[in-house]
Amino acid sequence: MRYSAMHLPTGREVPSDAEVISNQLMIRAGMIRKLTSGIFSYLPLGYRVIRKVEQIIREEMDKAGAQEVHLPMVQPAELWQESGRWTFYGKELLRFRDRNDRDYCLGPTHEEVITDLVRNDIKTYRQLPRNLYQIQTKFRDEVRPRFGVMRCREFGMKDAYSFDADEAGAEKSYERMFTAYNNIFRRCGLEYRPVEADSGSIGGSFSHEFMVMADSGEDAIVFCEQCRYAANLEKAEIARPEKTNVTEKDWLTLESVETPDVRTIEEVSAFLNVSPQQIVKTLIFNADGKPCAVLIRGDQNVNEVKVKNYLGAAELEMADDEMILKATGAPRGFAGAVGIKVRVIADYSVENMVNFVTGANRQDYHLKNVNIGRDCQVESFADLRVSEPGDPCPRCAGTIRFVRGIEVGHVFKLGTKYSKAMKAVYLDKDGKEKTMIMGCYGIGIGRTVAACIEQNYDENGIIWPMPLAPYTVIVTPVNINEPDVMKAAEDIYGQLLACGVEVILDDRDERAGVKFKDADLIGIPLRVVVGPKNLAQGHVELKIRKTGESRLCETGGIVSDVQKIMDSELKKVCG
RNA sequence: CGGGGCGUAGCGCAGCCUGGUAGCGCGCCUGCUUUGGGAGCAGGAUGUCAGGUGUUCGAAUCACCUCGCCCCGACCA
Repeated sequence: MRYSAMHLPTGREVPSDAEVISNQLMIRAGMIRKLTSGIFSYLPLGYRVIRKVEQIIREEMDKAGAQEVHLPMVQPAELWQESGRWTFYGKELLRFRDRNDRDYCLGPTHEEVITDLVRNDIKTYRQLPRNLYQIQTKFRDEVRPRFGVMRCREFGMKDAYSFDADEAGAEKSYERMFTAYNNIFRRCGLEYRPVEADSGSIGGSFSHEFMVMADSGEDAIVFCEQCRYAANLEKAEIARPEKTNVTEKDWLTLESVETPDVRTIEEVSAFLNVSPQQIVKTLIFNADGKPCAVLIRGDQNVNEVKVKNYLGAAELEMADDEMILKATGAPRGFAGAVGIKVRVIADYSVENMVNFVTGANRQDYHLKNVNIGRDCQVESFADLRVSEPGDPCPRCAGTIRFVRGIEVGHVFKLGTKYSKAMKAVYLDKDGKEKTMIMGCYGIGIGRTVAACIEQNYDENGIIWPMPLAPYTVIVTPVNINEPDVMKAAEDIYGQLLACGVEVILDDRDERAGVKFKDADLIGIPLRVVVGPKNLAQGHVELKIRKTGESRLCETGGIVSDVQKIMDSELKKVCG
């Protein structure tokens, strides 16, 4: 493509509302424009990158045995009522009415539609398994769109749904998608990690998020320095600590102390001159309307997802003042396990604690030298806290560390949540009716592109990994008014085009500096500079965007030089 | 939903407090010079000052309302 004819409006200034680097660069590089909050247009350069990602996804999905479909974006309310999500989904679901006053929504995801499709056409085990996918625009009316295309309302997504006859088949489908996702993100040239994720109330332990490492990422990822263990913060397990040798002989006499208006761990710690590690924090939760006390060491935090899963609760929130008063007999800030009349569970962190401090369930009092077994009882000890850097790895002897990441993909074993609600059934060999087992697998397309930029940029702009680059090469004649220079540039451009290389000829009547700046900004991996001095010696310059390395090449051999570099780059991502 | 901020030329901003004919930089157009890292000089075009109502002789500026956008928090996959 000739630059002079391209719609490629680059900009020097950073738009005032662009916060993250990928958003700034995508706007400056002429890839996207914001239409309104959380809704973007893709310009030619941006859309080319989108299509690169989509193409890689298509190839790997097809290879994994999935088949592409295209489902409607506008969906009738009935389907959502059938799955129960019409009322459950909340305001993220954009609802509207047609001229006949019927309710519809814009699809934020397509479980209902696909389940409806499959239940109508699949009747027998002979038609299973099936894996159908689509690349579609989704709409989620996000509470707060931000970070450009990373968290927006209208966005492109690849979503796949698998249907299997039994658990073993569903697991195989899941494994296939897991492998496909690894192939996809590796081929995109991204530094990523699959991490174990919480599968929530749907059940089953099969859920992985694919995270691209980036400091600007919204999610905290926990990983082991030594083994391959990685999980998101919600899910991150903590190994049960070794039991220490403590006997009842070590127990001191229980003491009640007056602590007027001393409530928080910091206040208690300062007032009684004890470290937070010697205090047991007692949190009262409201689990499906019933109070439950959770004990944890004073310096640590409760992971509510773990508590929720442990209790098997549908809803879990911190108890309100009224429930706390009823459960403990004291206002907020003085709860403790001694004499409490509600269910008590404890994090592993308190298992080895002796002679600790805790609330007295009495306003303005705390207890010292409390010991579990003598002064209070605990239903059980469990892993209920938020992981911290330095924790032991739950899988090996290694140590846990944290990084930040951007979630670009999610594979999820759904089980029968939708197939049951919507009666997606088949007849097995014995003629018995059975419910299909589903999985769903998503990839955020725009988010993948943004994540790639977050990982590949410098002060001059984007640095595309070759597989996602909108163009591979830009040929830059330093001055188009010098006939020899321009002729040589045209010649190289023509040869590259003939070889099927995606190439831009920067034929604009601009100064060299302007062309270099634009080429760097839009991140084209290879630049061939044609200048009068080098040309006179039979040379052109080949510059590598990523390394900044620049070499002189024979004018006649430049095409094969370019192809060599392209081949070796390709080898890196396809092994 | 709670709190805060912003809205003036395509982009980035000043002007507003203290009311009096709309400004700067970049970009854009024309000409000359220049030509390997966002050139120089000269000339030029561009505005519903977000919208509405009010106060005033007079409103970008003051008051009230509406809309849009952004940030922090809560929420969600």
